[in-house]
Amino acid sequence: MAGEERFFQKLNAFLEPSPKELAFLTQLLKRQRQCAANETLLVQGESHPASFVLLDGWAVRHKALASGRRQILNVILPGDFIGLEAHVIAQAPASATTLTACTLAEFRPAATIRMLAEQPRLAAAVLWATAREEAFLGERLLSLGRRPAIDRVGNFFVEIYHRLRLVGLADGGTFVAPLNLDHIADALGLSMVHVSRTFGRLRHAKLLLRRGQSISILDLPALEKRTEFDGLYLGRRIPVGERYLRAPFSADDLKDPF
Amino acid sequence: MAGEERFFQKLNAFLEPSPKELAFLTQLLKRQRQCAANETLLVQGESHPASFVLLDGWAVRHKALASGRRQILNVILPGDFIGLEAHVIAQAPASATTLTACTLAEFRPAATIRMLAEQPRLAAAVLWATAREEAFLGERLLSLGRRPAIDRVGNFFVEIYHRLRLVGLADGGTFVAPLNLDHIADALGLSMVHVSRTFGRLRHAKLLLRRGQSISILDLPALEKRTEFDGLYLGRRIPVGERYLRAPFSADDLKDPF
DNA sequence: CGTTACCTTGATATCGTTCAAGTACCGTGG
DNA sequence: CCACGGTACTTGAACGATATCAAGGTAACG
Repeated sequence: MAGEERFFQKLNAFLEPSPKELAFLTQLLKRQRQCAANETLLVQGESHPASFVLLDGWAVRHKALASGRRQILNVILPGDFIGLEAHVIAQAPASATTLTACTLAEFRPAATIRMLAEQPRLAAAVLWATAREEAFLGERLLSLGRRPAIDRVGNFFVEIYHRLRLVGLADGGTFVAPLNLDHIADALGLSMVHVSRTFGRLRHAKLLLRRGQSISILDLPALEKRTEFDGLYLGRRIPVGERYLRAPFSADDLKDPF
Repeated sequence: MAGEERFFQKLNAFLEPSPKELAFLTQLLKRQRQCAANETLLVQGESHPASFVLLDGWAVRHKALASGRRQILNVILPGDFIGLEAHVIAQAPASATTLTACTLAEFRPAATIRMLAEQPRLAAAVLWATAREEAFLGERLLSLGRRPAIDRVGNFFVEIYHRLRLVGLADGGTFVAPLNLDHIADALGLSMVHVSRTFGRLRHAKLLLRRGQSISILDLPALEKRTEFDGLYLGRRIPVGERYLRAPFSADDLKDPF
């Protein structure tokens, strides 16, 4: 139950569902399933039979090379979709694996098709979620290409902090991140050893502290400034209580939209 | 005209438009505009008033840091959307700039809203295009994080080659890429100097040859294998003449989709 | 024919990797 | 209660891939 709230909480930053939409989404979340840590949900290149909403727990999407080297593309947090592209792409472009025990809602690609056909505002919401994810990837790409290790690590955890806060899982700068150094290294294109040293430097600079799985952002403004964190894509600019999309689509928009 | 063909050629890998859909898309492409090389279409963080279809020419999406360092997120080729997320996101997550003189079709965000409301199969096509782009970003992320310079460059041009081929702009392994070393460096997270040396090594290995803006892939199979290129997301697995989506949505899919 | 954009090459510097050894902690079985 | 082994992390030393700095080359263009 708590997991579903997370999903709606995130969605709510974009749109307030109508009763009909709510009913549809409730159906979408009906088939729930628990799974353990380190379970494989999707394998890169293999068929892509289902999509998920992550309701509780952490997961990652990742790609591997034949050499065994691995890149984590993004972290999946409660409220996020996993493999939403199933209905338009036959093979999964990346693998997905749980990091912790998770609660997942599973639905067939046909559900997405039906949503497109019958729930245009939810289709817009899906596009929003997708655009958000693409913005994460773009920001990460900037990190890997052009930021030094210390900024990569800093920016990464600032992003996660804000994402967790949006779904009520972090506040006051401290949160639990079930990532070990290997995960962080694979997410940031670094070696585990160097990530370890980098945490040392962040601690020394009184910016960020990691103790086990507990991350404390010691100086959020300084860290955001240093790493040029731009939370634009997080919807932070939308005033509380307002949403980007209003119900229903306005007649003006539809008259001569081109 | 030729430019529009490119758009339909790409779309056709996913779906064959019905007459009604064709009419809608024709409307979408109606407001065309020429623009010069090095023109700015979108600025990261600023408002996002329009979306485009690139009909002719090359462009890039990129993000910059205060230090002046820059990351090119992806290359935009004829047939691709630019800033399709305008209707769901207020600020552009990245800048977009033309590399050559371009022909663009421009449309307002409301057109996307209308498409979602009235053309569900086109909405699916948009999701497909978006998923494809996300797959590009994921592959690039893998490159920047875990591939050595020579594989980054190789994989990059193999991807571009296949994308150009899909819209009829490359064949036989040779094509024109209006990218200078700085662009390539910024796309791959390398320095210009190192990219230059890397082309030397690729030439020496008889894999790839760059002469001015002309790129010749000398040994495509070898390069694909070496760089572990997986064209899954390019739709190559879809048999010619077949498409992923059939018209219309099947009744079976809609009956009990969850 | 000088200027500019683009590229190449060499020398040196640096950030991050790899290898290797060691520590801390935790759960398990004796 | 302790020995044991495993996982996760840390630290040092050497190495390597790529960056930076600097100089020079070529071709296009006014």
